Amino acid sequence: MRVAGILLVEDDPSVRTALELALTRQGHSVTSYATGEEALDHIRARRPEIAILDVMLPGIDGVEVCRRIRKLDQLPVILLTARGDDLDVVVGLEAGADDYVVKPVEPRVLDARIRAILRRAESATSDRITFGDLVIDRGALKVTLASKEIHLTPTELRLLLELVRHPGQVLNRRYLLRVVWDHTHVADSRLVDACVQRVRAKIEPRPAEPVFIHTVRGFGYRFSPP
Amino acid sequence: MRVAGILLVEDDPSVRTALELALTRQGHSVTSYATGEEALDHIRARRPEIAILDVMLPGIDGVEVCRRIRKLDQLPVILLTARGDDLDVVVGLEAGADDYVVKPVEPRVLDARIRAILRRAESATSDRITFGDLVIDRGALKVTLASKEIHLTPTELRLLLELVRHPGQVLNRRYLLRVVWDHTHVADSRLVDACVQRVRAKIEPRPAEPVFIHTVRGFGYRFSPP
DNA sequence: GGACCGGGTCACAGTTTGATGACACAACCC
DNA sequence: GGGTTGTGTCATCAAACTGTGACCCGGTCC
Repeated sequence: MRVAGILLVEDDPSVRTALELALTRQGHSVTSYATGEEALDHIRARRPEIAILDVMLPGIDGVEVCRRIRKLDQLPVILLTARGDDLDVVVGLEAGADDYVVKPVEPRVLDARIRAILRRAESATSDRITFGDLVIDRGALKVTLASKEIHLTPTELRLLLELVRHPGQVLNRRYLLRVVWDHTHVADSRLVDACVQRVRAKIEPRPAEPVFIHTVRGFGYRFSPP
Repeated sequence: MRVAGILLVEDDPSVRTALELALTRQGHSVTSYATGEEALDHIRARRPEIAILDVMLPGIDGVEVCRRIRKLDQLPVILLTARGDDLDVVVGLEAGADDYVVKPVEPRVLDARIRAILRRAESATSDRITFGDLVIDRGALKVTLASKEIHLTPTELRLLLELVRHPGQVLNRRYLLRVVWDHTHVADSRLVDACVQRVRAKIEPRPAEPVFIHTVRGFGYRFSPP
């Protein structure tokens, strides 16, 4: 079961302990603070996976804490409020929050929302990813195209997985050489190119006009779904 | 302004048209269907950026549509329901939905939630800066002007990135030669000018009156948003 | 006005880059 | 051993890129 490090900020002690207890029961590990200042002070050290912030806080309010977290980090944030006023929801989400939950909240619901957000945040690391016809199973190390299994050699597979790990990002040859091969190789070689060619020959319907692995001249290669 | 291609599935015609109108007013482009089957049939062709699904649908219900979408794709999903029962929320979110909204929903709220989800979905994979119509994605090394992709050559791109790294600052030719080119070049040449020229030709609507890259006579060039 | 200066514009040839296919060699499996 | 597979290297080719220099133009300074 997925267990998250949760940063909880809530000034009302009874609500705080109740939530902490409920979330802990769901299997999460919770660190809680009564004020935004404390939370911000410790956020770097604790490296939580998600923050749950009460909006009404003494001192800096939750929305402002959210804004400051956003400046620091990609950390997912759920805002918690007693008010259900629409305007607040808009302001909160515009501040960069990922969700907005109105108190009192059923623990199972909060837990489901936490998981939904974390699932999205980590979908980049889940076992199986689908890009149109192409399915890459990182657990089973299998690649299928239009339900037909494709055989990739170990090096080809490592290369493809590395590209897929950063969808949409351009990865340069030096980086790929370092990560996919051992760094013992000369920086200047057509090795990466040759391997990309081989992968393309296997997964691209028309290797001459690649749909998945794109060449970015002068920089490297980019995997992006069609 | 961020504009999304939204796939809307809602069987009640009056709710559907109302939502479609409201979302269109917010600047989104909406395609709507009355049933999940239709939506699933067209999802590949339309390539929406986000799906909004009513839970109560004739035939396949919204939660099931959501599950099937998840199998296909990384597409973000918002479930829409008239029921506020906690159990439904949990089931929906477990099916892989990114958010769960209870009808009737204030259009601004729905819009804010859409934007929050899209922001997360895209911030996970890219690192982009926007200057009006001009979007520069430093991770994907892609430049778009009014949503149309612009092809820049390696040197042009390096030059633009360098200018953009210091918005509002004047960078002189010697500096640009050193950073963008290797320092092996003679300081006196039309090299930088020519390259700026080429970039302008591609990204400036009217290259003769540049909006992005300004010439500062006697000093160099300055990138500043319009 | 005329010289001068800094920058804009353009075409092109030489260079760079990546695609491609062949090949050699090592590892592995019968 | 003999075949098979995987992988690094190389030569070759076409396409893309880019530095250069000639020329132009508008301001500026005597």
